Amino acid sequence: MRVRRTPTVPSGAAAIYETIRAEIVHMRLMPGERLSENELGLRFGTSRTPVREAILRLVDDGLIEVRPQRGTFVSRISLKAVKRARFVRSALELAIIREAAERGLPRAAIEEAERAIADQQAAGNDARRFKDADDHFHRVFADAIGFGDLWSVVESQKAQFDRVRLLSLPDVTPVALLIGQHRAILDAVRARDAGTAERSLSAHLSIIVETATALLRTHPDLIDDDLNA
Amino acid sequence: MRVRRTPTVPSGAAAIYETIRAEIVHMRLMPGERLSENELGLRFGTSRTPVREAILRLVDDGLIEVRPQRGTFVSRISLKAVKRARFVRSALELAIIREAAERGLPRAAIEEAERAIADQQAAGNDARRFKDADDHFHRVFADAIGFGDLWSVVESQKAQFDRVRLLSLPDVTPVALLIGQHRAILDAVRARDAGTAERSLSAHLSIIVETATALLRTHPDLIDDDLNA
DNA sequence: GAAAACGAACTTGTATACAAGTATACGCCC
DNA sequence: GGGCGTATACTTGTATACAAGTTCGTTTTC
Repeated sequence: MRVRRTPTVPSGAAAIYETIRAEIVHMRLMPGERLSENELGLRFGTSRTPVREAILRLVDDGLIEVRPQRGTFVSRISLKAVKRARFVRSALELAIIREAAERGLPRAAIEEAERAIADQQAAGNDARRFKDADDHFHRVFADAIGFGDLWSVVESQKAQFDRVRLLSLPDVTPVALLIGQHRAILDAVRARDAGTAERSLSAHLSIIVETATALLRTHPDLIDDDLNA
Repeated sequence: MRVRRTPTVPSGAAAIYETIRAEIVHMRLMPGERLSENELGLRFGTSRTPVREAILRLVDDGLIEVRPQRGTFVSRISLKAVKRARFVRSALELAIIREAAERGLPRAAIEEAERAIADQQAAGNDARRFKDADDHFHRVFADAIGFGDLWSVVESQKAQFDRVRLLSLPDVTPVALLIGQHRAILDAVRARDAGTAERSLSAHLSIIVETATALLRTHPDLIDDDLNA
């Protein structure tokens, strides 16, 4: 367990970045919402400078938009970005799962994945806890196949539709189905069955697109329908 | 053809970023070389502020390392980073090629790929021109399958071993072999043969690892042998 | 002569000041 | 009352000033 040096109001550009990023991903800062470098500086007890550095990184992440001399805004959920992010994540995680199934995983990794599934079953209707456990499950494989820090790459894409997941859980997405798919993926990796593992994961990841387009009806103000733009 | 507003000494954070990035990737700034925010500011005719913003982005790209209060340095070529980047790029481009082969490509894209191969044949021993044509070939597929800007994702990974390619061309890497592989890939996509396309691309991308480890012997000062660290 | 300690000149990180541009609100004119 | 114009209060982008820390050279002392 990592200990934060400053429990409530962390300062320093890196800490500010993490804080704002988490607030966007967890929808405490809503898509389209306006931000102010000055206000954020006041809130974190710093000047604009470290706030600005954090914002610039979030722009690269596609989570914030800066319109010069006009304002800084939390990015709306872009269907185009979701589509691209899903393709990238899917390609990456399918390769990871195939590698895991072909080469096999250490026992510790298997057990960690089991724990993640158990956490998910225990999460019930706590959307955030469910999401954290879901992340944990996927992360186990990325970390275990020995190609270095692959999770950060997945994460950079994932941010684009984490918000979709939070909006949709548990109303739209059938929670039991997701858990069942995780179980199928893990069992296939255990059995060293790469083909089945890939098919299970593929089905698992394809849900997000349907979810996003479904949300377009319920939350049109939060979503940028830019697919045919 | 895009026209740069300022031909020789572009200013503004974004332009500075592009300039420094290109100089690192093209090995005009050597791995391990020390940089100074002040000097760069003088060179671009700006203050440290926009230089700093550019540097922060390059840190995210893994091309620059900043050691607080100690200095800013061009990252050495990390074998670990090369291994990870190759995995990511491979996963992504294989998915792209499969998609292209299964769904087919518009005629314009096919012709553009043909042109890229011709450029490569014409490049001869001009390593930089060869590399640009190589990039162009790969980019055609990323742009053509309709999942948005996938090339920028490939590019962010590619930067890690573009320097390896430049170091190795044409001494280590057999140029004719690379061109032949491009031809095989394009022919397979044309024939809508996803399996062959994938196998050809896979062979094409796997060369980089052997190349990097080979360079470890000839350029030990530029390469960080951190695989077993 | 050698070693240790001090100091000056760098480094990056942050705070503040200024410049250029935009939106809004208020007042004036019709 | 409605519309237009101006002024003011914002915004981000850049420049400069300050703070804290590291490195390296010099000087002093033994």
